[in-house]
Amino acid sequence: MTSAREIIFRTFFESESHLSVEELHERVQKVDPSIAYSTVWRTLKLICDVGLGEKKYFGDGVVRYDRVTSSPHGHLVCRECGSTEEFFSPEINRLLQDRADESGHLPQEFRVEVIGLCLQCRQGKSQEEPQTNLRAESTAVDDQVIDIRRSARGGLKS
Amino acid sequence: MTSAREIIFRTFFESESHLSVEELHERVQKVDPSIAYSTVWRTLKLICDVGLGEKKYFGDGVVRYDRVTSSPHGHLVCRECGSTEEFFSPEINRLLQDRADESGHLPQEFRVEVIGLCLQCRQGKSQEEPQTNLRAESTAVDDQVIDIRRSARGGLKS
DNA sequence: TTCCTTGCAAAACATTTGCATTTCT
DNA sequence: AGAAATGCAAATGTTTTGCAAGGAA
Repeated sequence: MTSAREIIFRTFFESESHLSVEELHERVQKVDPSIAYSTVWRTLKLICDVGLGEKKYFGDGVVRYDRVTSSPHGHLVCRECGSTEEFFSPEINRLLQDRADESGHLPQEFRVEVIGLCLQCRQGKSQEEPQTNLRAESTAVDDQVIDIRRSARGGLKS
Repeated sequence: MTSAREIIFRTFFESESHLSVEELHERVQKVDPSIAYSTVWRTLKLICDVGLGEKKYFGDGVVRYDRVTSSPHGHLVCRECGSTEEFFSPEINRLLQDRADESGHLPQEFRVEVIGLCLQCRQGKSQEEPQTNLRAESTAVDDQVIDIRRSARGGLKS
């Protein structure tokens, strides 16, 4: 265990989650500017290898790292400002586990992400959003939907 | 509409989903070897722009493209062999929509992925799998778990 | 001393883009 | 002809790795 590692570990675990290598590197450098990007990257890899962290791909072309928390959770990600909010849903986890069981699949990791616009960004740009696609795609589902508000509103992808 | 586009469109929509640009390019080249990778890439982008396809990130560093189906779905992805199985769950969609509503988030896309080992690959390499991590991490959740088999088994990440 | 960790620089890779040329309409 | 699409090659932007130097045990 070297000082570089200690600083990286500490910074990683004391930060909110979803940091990219670059973001973590920036923070680490505020403590010790001599620590290289590659060291941060390798330490992050180490953290994941031992199971204390895991990679996340929110789809913006950058790999992010989450600390592994005591319980699985999903994310609400904002396309506009990049903010993320975590949420915990035992129901979803159970449903996913059930579905995996059904296929004999052994789940090692769940990824549950809702990508869209956060409240703040919604208000900024109200109508012009490409919500049209979503509505159009959900048409086929409408028939089997009972609670329109919940299942059809916004239409769901993926 | 050019012949290249027609071939790419046709190949894309006639294939199973989750193809990477490279995979689609390979298939397209079997029909017309003169079609370039960049054309495939640009056409895929076009398909997504008009709402007939969407990007998927399974976390292996490659962007994949799904055709947009009539209803949102999730994936069971195998780390080992890369196979993917789609599944449809209105319950999960509803739960996600509800959760987004709660935060005033406007969902534009859902990503629900279960990464792990498929039945075939499980059987191949039975005990040595890093299932330990998962179990360990789920400890904190155990208290609130009623149905051990469902919620705790395997432990859930993310 | 011996092994592991760092920094630096460069290699790998996948994704995008610029531009001259070709193909549609 | 004029606009749009294509191929090729190169630019981007990240993630990874090789290797010599530095630090821990």
